[in-house]
Amino acid sequence: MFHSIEQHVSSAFRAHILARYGLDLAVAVEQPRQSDFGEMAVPAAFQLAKQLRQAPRKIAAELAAEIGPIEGVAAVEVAGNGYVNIRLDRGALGAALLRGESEEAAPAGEKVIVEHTNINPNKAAHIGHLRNATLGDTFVRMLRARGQRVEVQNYIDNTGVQVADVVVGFHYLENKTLEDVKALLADSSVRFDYYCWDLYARTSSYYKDHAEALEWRSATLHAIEAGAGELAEMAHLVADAIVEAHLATMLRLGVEYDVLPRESEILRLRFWASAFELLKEHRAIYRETEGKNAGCWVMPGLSEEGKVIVRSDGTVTYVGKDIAYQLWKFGLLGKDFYYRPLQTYADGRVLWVTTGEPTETAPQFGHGSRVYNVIDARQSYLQDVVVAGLRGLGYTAQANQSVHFSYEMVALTPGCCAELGIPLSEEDRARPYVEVSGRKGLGVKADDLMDTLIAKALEEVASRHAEASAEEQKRVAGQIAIGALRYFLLKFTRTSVIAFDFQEALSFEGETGPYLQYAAVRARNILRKLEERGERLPDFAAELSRQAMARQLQSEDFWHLLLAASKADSAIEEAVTAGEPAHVAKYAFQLAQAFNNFYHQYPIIHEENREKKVFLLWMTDFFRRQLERTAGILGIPIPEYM
RNA sequence: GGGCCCGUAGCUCAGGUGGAUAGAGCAUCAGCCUUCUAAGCUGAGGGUCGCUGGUUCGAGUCCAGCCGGGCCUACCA
Repeated sequence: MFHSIEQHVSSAFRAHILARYGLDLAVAVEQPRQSDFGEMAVPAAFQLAKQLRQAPRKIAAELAAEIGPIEGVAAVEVAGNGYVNIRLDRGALGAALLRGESEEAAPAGEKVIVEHTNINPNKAAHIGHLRNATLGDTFVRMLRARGQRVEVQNYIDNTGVQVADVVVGFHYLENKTLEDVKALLADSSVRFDYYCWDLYARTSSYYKDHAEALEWRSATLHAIEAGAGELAEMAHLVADAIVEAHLATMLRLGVEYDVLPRESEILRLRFWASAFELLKEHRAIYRETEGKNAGCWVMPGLSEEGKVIVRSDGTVTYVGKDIAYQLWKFGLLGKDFYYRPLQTYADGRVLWVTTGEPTETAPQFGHGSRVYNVIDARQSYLQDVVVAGLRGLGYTAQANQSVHFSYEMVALTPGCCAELGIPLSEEDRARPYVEVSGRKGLGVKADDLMDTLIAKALEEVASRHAEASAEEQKRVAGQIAIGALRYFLLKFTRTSVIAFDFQEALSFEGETGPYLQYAAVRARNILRKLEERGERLPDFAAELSRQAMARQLQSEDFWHLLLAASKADSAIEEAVTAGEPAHVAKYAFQLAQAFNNFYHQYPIIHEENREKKVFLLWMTDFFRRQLERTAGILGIPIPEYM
C-alpha cells in the first residue's frame, strides 16, 4: 500500500516537473530522517538546482505550491534547504488498508529459473551449503511473493571427482564390495552421509602422501563415465543415497525443489557433444597447439592462457558441462532431458529428477527467460566462463539474463574449530577465520547444527510449557530451531563472509528468528484470548469508519506503527531489486520490534473505549498478517505457542 | 602480477539511485513481571565510518592512490 503511494508521488512530481520546467527527471522518494518531517521526502529540487541554476529552496517552494493534489497526500511542505516533504492522509491510508487493498501482483509472464543448493553428492551437507540453500530458497520466495513464475533447480554432479573419491575410499582403502556398501546403507546404526564425510576426508589426505593413488581416481572416473561395472554401480548407489540425505536435510529447513538435473544424464544424452559442436562452429573455443595447454580446447580472453574446456585426453571439464547446462536452461541446446517423479512434497507438489530413458509425460522444464545461479563468490571466474560461452555463441540477450547470484563463504573462527575439536596448524590459528573444507572434513554438519538448535530450543519450550506433550514440545522446538537458523544465515548481506560462531547462531534473543516468531505468536495470542473470553473478532470494515481511522491515527504513535506495518511491499520490492534477502530479514525484524512496542504499551483486550478497542484489535490483526507474510518469505514458520 | 570482496561502537553487522543529528543486535550498567507470555519492554554509556587526496552546495556512500585482511587467477569442482 505504502509502495503504491510512493509510486503515485514519484510520477506526479515527474509529470509536473516535465510540464513546468521541460525536464524529464526520475524522481526519487526518500524517507525523511526525522519522523516529524512527514512520511516521504522528495529531493528533486537539489537535482533541478543545477540545471535551472537557481537555489534549491526556491525551486522547492515552487514545487510545493504548484504540484496540486495527489491521491493519498494531505500536505506538501518545504523544509531544510530544499526538501519537499510529504504528509500522507492518515484516514485515507487507514481506510485503504482496512478495505484490504494490496499491491497488484506483477503479471506472471515469463519463467525465471533459480538454481541453488547444488551440493556434491558424496558427503553430508555442511553450514556453507545451508547458506546457499537458504539464500536461494528465500530469493525464490521473494520472487514468488511478487507474482513471478519461478522454477527451482538443484543440479546434481553425480559423476564427478568428488563422488569418485568416495568410491575410491570404499573400494581401494576399505576393500568394500558393492554388497558391503549396500549393507552399510541398510545398517540403521550408521549415518551414511556422515560415514562418507569421514571417508572422503581420509581419501583426500591419502592422495597427499600417495600421489600414485590418483590413478585410482582416474580409473574410477573412467568407469563412471563408461557407465558399467561395479565401480560405476557403486558410484550411483553412493550418489543416490547422499542426494536423498541432502533432500531430507533441506526439507527440515523448508527448502524444496522442482527438478534435479543430473550430470549423469548430461553425459548419457550427450548434451556436451551438442554444446561442443556449437562452440566449435562459432569458434568460441579453439584447439591450442603449443604452450602448456597444447592439445586442449580452450576458451580465450578470460585469463592469460585461456580457460581449458576440453582436456588433452579428450574429457570435458566441469565448466564445459556447465555451459551445456546453461544453454539448456534457456532452451537453446536443442536437446532435452527425460524425467521421472522422485518424491512428493507435503503440499502435493512433485519433485522430478532427470533420467536417460524416455518416460511418460512430465512438465516442461528449462526454457527460462532469466537464470539465477546461486553459487559462492569463489566460483565467479567459472560463472564468467559460462556467460562468455553464451556470448561466444551469439546469445547476447541470454548472456545478459544470466545472473551469478553470488555470496561470500561461511568460515569458522579458530575458536569455533577449537570447540569442535578440529586441530589447526599454527598458521591457521593466527587467521581471522578458516575456510570450511569438505576435503579436509573441516566444517559444521548441517544436521548436527540443527540438532543442537533443537535441543536448546526444547529446553526452553519444556521449561515454559511443561503441560504440553513431548511430541508437541518437539514440534515447536523444531520450528524455533529453523527460525533461528534461517534468520542467522539471512541477516548477513551476501557480500559479507560469515565467520561462524556457535554463540551467535544459537541465540534466541535480540535480532534473531525466534524474536520474529515470538512477536507473531503474541499477536495470535491476543486474538485467541479474545475468543476464550467469549468475545468475537469485530467486523472491522463495518465498525471502523474512515473518520474513526483518522481519529485513532491522530496519535503519532499509532500512525508510526501503522506505517511500519504497511511497508512490507515496499521492502520486498526493494529487496528483489537489490537481490538481497537480508533486506527482507531486516524489515521483518523492524516489523517485529514495532509490534513488540505496541504490545507492551497498549492493553488491547482490556481497552474500555469500544472504538479504540476495535482499532487496536484491527492493528493487532494487521500486524499479525504482515508478520506471518514476511516470515513466510523468509521461510520461518510460526509456532502455535512459545 | 591481474581480478573480485571486506575494513563503520568493545564484539557481530545494517547503512537502495550522494542529502537533514551515522543505526541495530550482542556485551556492560540502571530500571520494568498480581496485567494480552519477560524468548519481551524502557533508559544510559560507547564513533577520527582504515589512511590521504579529489569531485560538489553536500561524501560512510562516487573517483584516485595508499594500508590491512580474505578469496579467485588448475588439463579440481
